[in-house]
Amino acid sequence: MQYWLIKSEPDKWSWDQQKAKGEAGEEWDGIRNYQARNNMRAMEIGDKAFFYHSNIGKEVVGVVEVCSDIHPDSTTDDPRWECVDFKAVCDIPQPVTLAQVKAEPRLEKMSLVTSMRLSVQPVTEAEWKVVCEMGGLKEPA
DNA sequence: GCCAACGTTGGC
DNA sequence: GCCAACGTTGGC
Repeated sequence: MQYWLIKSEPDKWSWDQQKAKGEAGEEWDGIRNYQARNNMRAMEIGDKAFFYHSNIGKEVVGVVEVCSDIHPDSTTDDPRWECVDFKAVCDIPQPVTLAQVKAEPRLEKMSLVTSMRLSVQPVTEAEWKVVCEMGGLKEPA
């Protein structure tokens, strides 16, 4: 079981839209970056990920779960691009902002800080717990 | 809206 | 295989 963080501009695909998909989940398409794709290839069904709003909000707003194996990205014919599906698990009661993450010494090595532009990133178990705690989740999701 | 950071593309 | 040009991301 591994942890991840996925980014979305709420203008394009918001947490509310993700939640509206419910158990069916939604294909995480549109990723056109090798490192991000490689991270998705490493995912397994049941892995958890933070849902981060970039640009507007700049905060971790929810938790999602991987609910499909890697498969071709339906928005392109280019066989290089693959993706997985995610379904919403729960809200973060108090969204954790980028500023808070940057201000927290335990998160200084988090990819969100060090690899700002990577849109699908790994999160360590230690980082996962810290963010859950900051977000007001009693039990790490 | 600007611009810095960084990934990708393409000419050589 | 190098590197300049270009496009995109994303914080501010």
